[in-house]
Amino acid sequence: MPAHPVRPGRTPDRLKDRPTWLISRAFARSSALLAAGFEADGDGLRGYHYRLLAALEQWGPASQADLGRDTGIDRSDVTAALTELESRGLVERRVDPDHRRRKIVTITPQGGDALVGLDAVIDRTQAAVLAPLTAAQRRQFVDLMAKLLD
Amino acid sequence: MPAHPVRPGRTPDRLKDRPTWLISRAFARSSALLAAGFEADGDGLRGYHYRLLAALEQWGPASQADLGRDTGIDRSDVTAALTELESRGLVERRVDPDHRRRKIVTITPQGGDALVGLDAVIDRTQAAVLAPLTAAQRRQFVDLMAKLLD
DNA sequence: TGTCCAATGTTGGCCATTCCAACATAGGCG
DNA sequence: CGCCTATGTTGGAATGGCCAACATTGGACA
Repeated sequence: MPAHPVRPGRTPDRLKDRPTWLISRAFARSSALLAAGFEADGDGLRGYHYRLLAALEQWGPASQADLGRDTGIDRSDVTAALTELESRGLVERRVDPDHRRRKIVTITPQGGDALVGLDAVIDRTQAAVLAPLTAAQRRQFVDLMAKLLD
Repeated sequence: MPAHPVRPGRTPDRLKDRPTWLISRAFARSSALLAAGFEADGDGLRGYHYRLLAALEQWGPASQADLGRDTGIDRSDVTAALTELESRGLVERRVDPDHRRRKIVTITPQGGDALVGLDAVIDRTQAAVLAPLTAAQRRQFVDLMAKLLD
């Protein structure tokens, strides 16, 4: 899904150097590239699924509430995304025997494979997004963005 | 955003340094701050309205299609936003006598006033977005983002 | 011990941003 | 003249983010 075309050199002065504008354009491009990648090779999965699988792979089984806190996804959206992941056999949910109101989510081997597959999609997208920058500029960019989000 | 509770230091490694992730977080924060600013002082107007008014103020009357290209807004969304602006008396639309399928949009004096008012909202938002950065880093940031969008 | 409070998962909804499909109409260009 | 493109419009979709309400469960603590 290509970002909506902007006529080169015709961005209003009021917008063109403003961080909020630059960020929104960067996001438009980045998410368009990401969507194209997921569409081509994502097997119907989206950002929420990737986030959840990444958290599970890194830290192991977790409750849904903890997953939400770790990934910045609302509890209700966690539920929906996990249902989709579960129906694909990428995660398993079972009630915590010690706290029966809680469900422990585990990533399956297939879930691990899917995650690796998505990594490739994601990595290709990073390369496309950063294409205009040199290696040094890329490092600077990541560094500044991290600071911005402190 | 996640203005939603995110456990600090618990972002999965697969996400935390990826440009697409950083960009989406930055966009979330930026647009949340922008929305808050518009809510407080924007008189019901939003980003699209500001972009359109800015383009009109700078280059004078234009067709809706040209406005879309200049501001990165889809034609259909231009139509909707202009309808709102028109109902507030901030722009005028009339059929181009030379090309009757086209509508020429003109900003009104009230539209100019509204634009100046929104400038203040926007400026405050830039400051909030860039708050974590030093002056030198802010220049670097704008510079890198501009390169990224080449 | 019993009562109240907080956390959990779920359902169902809302909003904003962006983009797309389809359409009628109007002009340009051959 | 006929074709093709541009234009404005309507309506819808995907994605991400958020919130309220609910039943259930367990912990805290009086």
